Amino acid sequence: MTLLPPVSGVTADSLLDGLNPQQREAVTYRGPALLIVAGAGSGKTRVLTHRIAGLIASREAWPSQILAITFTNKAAAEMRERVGALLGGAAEGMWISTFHSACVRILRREAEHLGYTQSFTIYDSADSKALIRRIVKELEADLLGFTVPSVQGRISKLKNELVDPDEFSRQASDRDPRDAMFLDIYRRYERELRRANAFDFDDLLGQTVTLFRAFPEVAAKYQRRFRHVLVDEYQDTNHAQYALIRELTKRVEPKDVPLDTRTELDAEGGIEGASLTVVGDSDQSIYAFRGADIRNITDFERDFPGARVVLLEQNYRSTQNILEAANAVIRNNFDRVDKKLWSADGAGEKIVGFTGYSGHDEAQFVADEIHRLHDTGVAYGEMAVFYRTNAQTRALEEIFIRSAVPYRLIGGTKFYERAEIKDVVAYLMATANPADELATRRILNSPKRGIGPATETALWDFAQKRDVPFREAMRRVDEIGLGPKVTRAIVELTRLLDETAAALDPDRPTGAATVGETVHALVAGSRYLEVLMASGNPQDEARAENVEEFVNVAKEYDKNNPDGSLVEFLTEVALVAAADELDDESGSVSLMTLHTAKGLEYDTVFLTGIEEDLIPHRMAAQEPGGAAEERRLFYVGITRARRRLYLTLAMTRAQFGESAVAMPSRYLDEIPTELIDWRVSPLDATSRGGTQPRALNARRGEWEGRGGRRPVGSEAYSTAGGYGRVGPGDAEARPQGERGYSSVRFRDADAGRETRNASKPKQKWINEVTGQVRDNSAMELERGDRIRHVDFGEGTIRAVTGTDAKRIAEVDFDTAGRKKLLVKLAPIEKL
DNA sequence: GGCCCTGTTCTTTTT
DNA sequence: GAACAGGGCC
Repeated sequence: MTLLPPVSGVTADSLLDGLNPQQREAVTYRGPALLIVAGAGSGKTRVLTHRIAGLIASREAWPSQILAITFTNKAAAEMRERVGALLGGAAEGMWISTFHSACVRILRREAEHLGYTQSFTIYDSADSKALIRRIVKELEADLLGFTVPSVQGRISKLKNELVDPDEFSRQASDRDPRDAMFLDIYRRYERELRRANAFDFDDLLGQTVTLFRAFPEVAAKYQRRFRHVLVDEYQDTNHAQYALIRELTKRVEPKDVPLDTRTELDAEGGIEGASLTVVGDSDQSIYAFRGADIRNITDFERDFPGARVVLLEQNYRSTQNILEAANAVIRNNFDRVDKKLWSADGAGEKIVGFTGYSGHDEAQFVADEIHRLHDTGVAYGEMAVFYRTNAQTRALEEIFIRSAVPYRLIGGTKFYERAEIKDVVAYLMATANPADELATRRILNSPKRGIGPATETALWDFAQKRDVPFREAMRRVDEIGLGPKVTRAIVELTRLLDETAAALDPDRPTGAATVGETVHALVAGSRYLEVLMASGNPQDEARAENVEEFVNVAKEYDKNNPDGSLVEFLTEVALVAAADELDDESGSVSLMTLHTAKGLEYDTVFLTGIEEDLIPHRMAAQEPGGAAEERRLFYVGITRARRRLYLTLAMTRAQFGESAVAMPSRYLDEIPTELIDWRVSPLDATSRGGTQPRALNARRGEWEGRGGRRPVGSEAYSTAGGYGRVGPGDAEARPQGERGYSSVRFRDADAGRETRNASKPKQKWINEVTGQVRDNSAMELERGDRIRHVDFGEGTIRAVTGTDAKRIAEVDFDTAGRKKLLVKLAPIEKL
């Protein structure tokens, strides 16, 4: 244990400056268990960091006795930094990490107890899916109706509940052939993981619990070390995580106390359990679908008798209008402890509502507002766009690119999920962990070496017959009697992997190869990059770029972690979360799902796609408790906004390439009318008795009272066939938006007349914005030029900025208002 | 063994 | 409208 560095100037008192009474209580309370019920924006990170800093500043704890668990790596990094800032750099030795990272750290040290080596690999969900696919195929389980995702989901659920195959067989009916089959799959899956010296995501938690339960003396090591355990986002913990916390905070029995311990002993010679602090908000529990159990937080006081509960209700983030909307929505969830967020900051601006004709129309509105706000001084990085499903990004991205909105997608199809990256990672896994058969099989034929399924099966059969690992079968390929070409290919691959692995030996004369060198050796040695670059296919070129990017990531890792190892690098790669990609200084608008948004905050938030079947999502609405969870998700979205909140939706939404009618979300009804300033309300867009929720119907009078809202294009629109339920009545109620949003779409592009091709097939509408791929790079434009845009009609160039592919034209359209366009891609022509 | 075509299914959210 | 699996063909 290191000596505490001087804690200059920090006193327990100074850490309380600027905190409200509840926050102070949460920082200073000392006892075995503390639950901090922290409403959105109530300063819980501040409380947690001050609590940790206080423990250290007052010398109640060494940094190494602190274990703080957060939801994402980014949150962990932020907390570490903030504690460090409070203490002047004394955060060394603390464990601040995610559940998964903490478990990996423990498992690496203790792997032998579980029959693993410390270089085990971690299977992400794609990896375990691949493994399950193989098993389902081998057992022909699909004949019994098993699908890969269903099996994967079920196994994950069982693991989260700490139910292993043996336990499952006790619960299962022995008559049901489906249960028997599933048990077979589960058993085989577990066996394969073990053989591969690999853990899946759920194992990281579950196996750590198993380890602690099976080896109390091992558990005691950690129980003694961590005197203060703090858990953030406690409402989203699952059973395995709960069990882990319980294990970590258990009293150490006298028999497990080592003789040389310096920890204080209790009366019987044991060591009392660590003190536990959990922070959470049951209104923000949004991960039940992956096993999070809200009872962990609601039953906390029962689980930990004598626990103190502190409520943080004052919100320091949002305006009162935003909070009122949030409160009004969440109030509809029954069986919750009533909690009301309040702010001392004043009402603020109204929430802005907008209904577009289509998802593209909605996206255009968002893009225009982003530009408008940016012009008034709001930084792009202070704005975020949220959506329920990743599929919604398509329309947003298309419009954002065309409108020259600088944006960043958070999550979605992640870099590390790309096939080419997974391939390179598989090379690394096979190098670091030769037992990893799945990784080895993955790279067997990529790049193509003429090793097909037949050869793979031959290798596998050989391995089975001789009872040797797959990799050994590869080394002995000449004994199998395959064709000379195939044999040579396998010999070469095996040599590459073995030689690269040998270079990792630290006792090598030149020292162990770095991660960057290892990646380079594999990518070059396998000719993976070379083959991609030579293919001439533009998609392959993009893949090659990704691989090069990955090589750079590895080099960067070397620079930042001089003592890092390949195994540690792989761990980091496996455990990156969507939110970790966030870069505060990127200067772009962030796009992400509502789930990813948890724990973040922005000056301006756009909540898009606020429609039935999207939020609440069609799939979720069926599940027990699903509707309530969806409402919490919506609540989380609202409470991310500091000053400005937009709620947007569309009348029609593209799904499966088809356009479908969308209805306003029921949650919109739950927000008091006076809080929302509808630029275009759903009522304007869709009224025709009976199809929309009643409350929106009831608001109708308000709109009818206003003048100047005659619809444009109603005639043409009304004759349009094939639009599902969007019929004449809908069009009649459709106004011309005050600023011309959406209505432009109903006009003829050149004249603004109401003749827009009503009789054309609906494809025409959908493709209008998305369809054209063009390149206007050569178009010369300057101030004063007149142009015509497919959607916005004619306009005058106001300014042109940027160069080449990033040239942006600011245009005053005659009817559609001012817009920014990316010249290269905009559907425009010069007049 | 590899390529290309077709049909199918899919979309809820993620460590 | 894409990604993927399966089948047919070279």
